[in-house]
Amino acid sequence: MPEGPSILILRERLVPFIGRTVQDAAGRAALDFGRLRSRRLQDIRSWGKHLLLAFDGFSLRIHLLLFGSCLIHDRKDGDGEDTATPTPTVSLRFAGGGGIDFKAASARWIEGDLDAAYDWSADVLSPHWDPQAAQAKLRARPGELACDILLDQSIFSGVGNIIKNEVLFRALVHPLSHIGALPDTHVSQLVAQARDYSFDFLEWKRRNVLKRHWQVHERTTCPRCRHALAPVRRIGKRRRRSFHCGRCQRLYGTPAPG
DNA sequence: TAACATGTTACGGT
DNA sequence: AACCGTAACATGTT
Repeated sequence: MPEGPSILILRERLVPFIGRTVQDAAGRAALDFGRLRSRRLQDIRSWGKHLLLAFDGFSLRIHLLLFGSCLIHDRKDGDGEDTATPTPTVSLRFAGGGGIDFKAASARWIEGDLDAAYDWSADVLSPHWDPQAAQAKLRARPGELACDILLDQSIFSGVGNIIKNEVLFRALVHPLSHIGALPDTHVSQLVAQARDYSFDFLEWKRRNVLKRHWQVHERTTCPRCRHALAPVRRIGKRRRRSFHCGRCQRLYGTPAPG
């Protein structure tokens, strides 16, 4: 589930619940669930990997982290006799039937207006995405590595490890490149591809054909030069798996010692 | 089937 | 104080 496009798809599946009233809420999250009772779900939005259920004056922020999932019960489903399964992080039941269970998620309140809490221009899938602002943020952090900065949610909200690997390949930038050593053309390539690939991801995920379109992620051969990809390693300060071609993806700047 | 992964946060140590 | 590394969390897939 977890990268930005998957959250956008999840949001769409949940749209039918907008306007309905929460009858009961429970779960293992340390939240005052009573706050949700009898409240009307006013809107559902997303910001990158954050799913935002908006109520009057506050919102419930759901983050599926690495393993999270969402189970939707429609009106005709029984009230869920899932006795064997563990308690969801958040379980919502709506008046008139149906509900939503979030499992293995992070849940917290966002107080007040979501527009005050979130910078929508940082969301790569948002109509408010601002590539100029993203480029300026990159230029302000010349010491960062390309593989780390693409995962920075304050710059590329919604980008996860799969998107990171594919974007670096499309831009022909080695993951260990230093941002400060990248030519302008490549900085703008990274920014442009972060959005473009995210929309491709979205479309392929919708059609259930995402994996077959991966160029480097979980692959062993470079589709461009036909040589073997670099051995899979965890690199950068985030220690995430990197799939890249050592020949096609150019290294800018001196690699860190070690 | 055991191992691993599309992620973030909290914490202790320096 | 700011930064670093590691642990902790928990489910679905192969």
